[in-house]
Amino acid sequence: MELQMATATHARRPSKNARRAAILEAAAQVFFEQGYAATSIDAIIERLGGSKRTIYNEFGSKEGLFTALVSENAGTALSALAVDGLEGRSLSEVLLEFGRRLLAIYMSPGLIGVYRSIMPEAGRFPELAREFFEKGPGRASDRLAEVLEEARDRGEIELEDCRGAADHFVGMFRDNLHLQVVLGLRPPPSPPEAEAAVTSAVGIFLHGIYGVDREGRAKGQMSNG
Amino acid sequence: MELQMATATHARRPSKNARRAAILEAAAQVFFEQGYAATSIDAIIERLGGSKRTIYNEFGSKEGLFTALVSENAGTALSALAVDGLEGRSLSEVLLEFGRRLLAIYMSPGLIGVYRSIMPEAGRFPELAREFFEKGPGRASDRLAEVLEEARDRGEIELEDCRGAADHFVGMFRDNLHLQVVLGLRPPPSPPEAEAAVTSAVGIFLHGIYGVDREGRAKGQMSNG
DNA sequence: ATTGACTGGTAATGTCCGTTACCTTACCGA
DNA sequence: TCGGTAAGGTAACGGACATTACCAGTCAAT
Repeated sequence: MELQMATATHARRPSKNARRAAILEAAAQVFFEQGYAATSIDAIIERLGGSKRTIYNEFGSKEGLFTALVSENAGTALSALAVDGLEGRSLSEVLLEFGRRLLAIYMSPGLIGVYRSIMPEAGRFPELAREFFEKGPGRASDRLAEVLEEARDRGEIELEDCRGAADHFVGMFRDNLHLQVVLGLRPPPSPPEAEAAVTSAVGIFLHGIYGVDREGRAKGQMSNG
Repeated sequence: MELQMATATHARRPSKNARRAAILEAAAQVFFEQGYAATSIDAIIERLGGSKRTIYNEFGSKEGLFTALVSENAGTALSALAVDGLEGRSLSEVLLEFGRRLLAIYMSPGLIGVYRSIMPEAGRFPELAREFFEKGPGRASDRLAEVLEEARDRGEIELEDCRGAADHFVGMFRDNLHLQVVLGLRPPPSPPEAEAAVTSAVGIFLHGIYGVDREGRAKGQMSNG
């Protein structure tokens, strides 16, 4: 029972990794829609086909499945936040690009789902909550704080608490628009709506509402209702 | 069965309204801690004493109890956001005071609990989610948008999208600090921490990070970890 | 004090769900 | 082709839970 599969993947039935991915996708649909506690393994099987045995063989338990799901989704979201190749550009450009990616991540079904489903379970899975935070929103703040510190080192800004400012910036993307999407009260923003939200947030973050018109960025925004 | 209690409250056993309040308080502890789906009526009775019959007589069902609980908590949070008596002051003062109240509300156990417990149930109780949003975060944005529009009318600022800016402002108070508290990763901020967060957010909102030092507001902040 | 009604407690009911035991089937190497 | 192994499927088990019947205690008016 040890070296048959060591040579290659062998592609048993549906390849093992594909099976795992299929389980995770079906689990995401149900967990993110219903929440952890209200989700039954049967409901996942209903969407997936097959047998409960498959899930228990792969993940061991409902907890294990949920943990793997959240962990994976938080990890993939993180990957889009790398700001490589942006260091040479102006702070304004970097923030705009960072904001675009941040908003896209926050509005993605995966992170919306994690957001919805992890909140009431944070007490039950403290380590998972910490992992989600540190891989996701916390890492975003960290990366942005570095960007701000570099800008400060270049003399572009004079900001003492770069970490605090970074926190406020990422918070601007968890505004009421985001909350409405999380609560299912409205669909995710269209691309122009998203771009307007990013432009507005970056404008305020850089210049404040006293100076936001200097850049002319507030022009041409659409109403976000 | 119709006119005995019409003459006065009669103070039957523990007064009827006190009973209802006691149920809601015990329900809040359990629902907000465990989430709706994972909460059993038995768990509430364990903290409350008495019998399940009492709860079913008063609220009819688990759904009814949860609905009443969320509705009540969203409503009480709203009451602290009235900005009466602030209209005469400067925009900076108004925003600081508004921010203090907003942060206090967002960090209160009641709203933290509602926040945690309503998210995965938004699909199950769409009307409740809408009521929560409109009574809470939505109303906060509305009130602030009015304040900004008045400031614009006075010529203090030139801001086209007051509603969007207000959304960004309230978003700054749902930053990573707030998320960490919601996830149980850290305790609510101490009064000085809260004041520092408010001061920082208002400074950025008014002047941006380019101009935040003009007011000297970024000085003396504490590190927020 | 007594009656009558309502509140509170006990326990049952029917359902749902996580998990596992056991059987069947498909794949792998020879 | 054949045997062995592991995966997939079926169905059962044990527990939890929302809800309700039914019983007992208690208060108010007479």
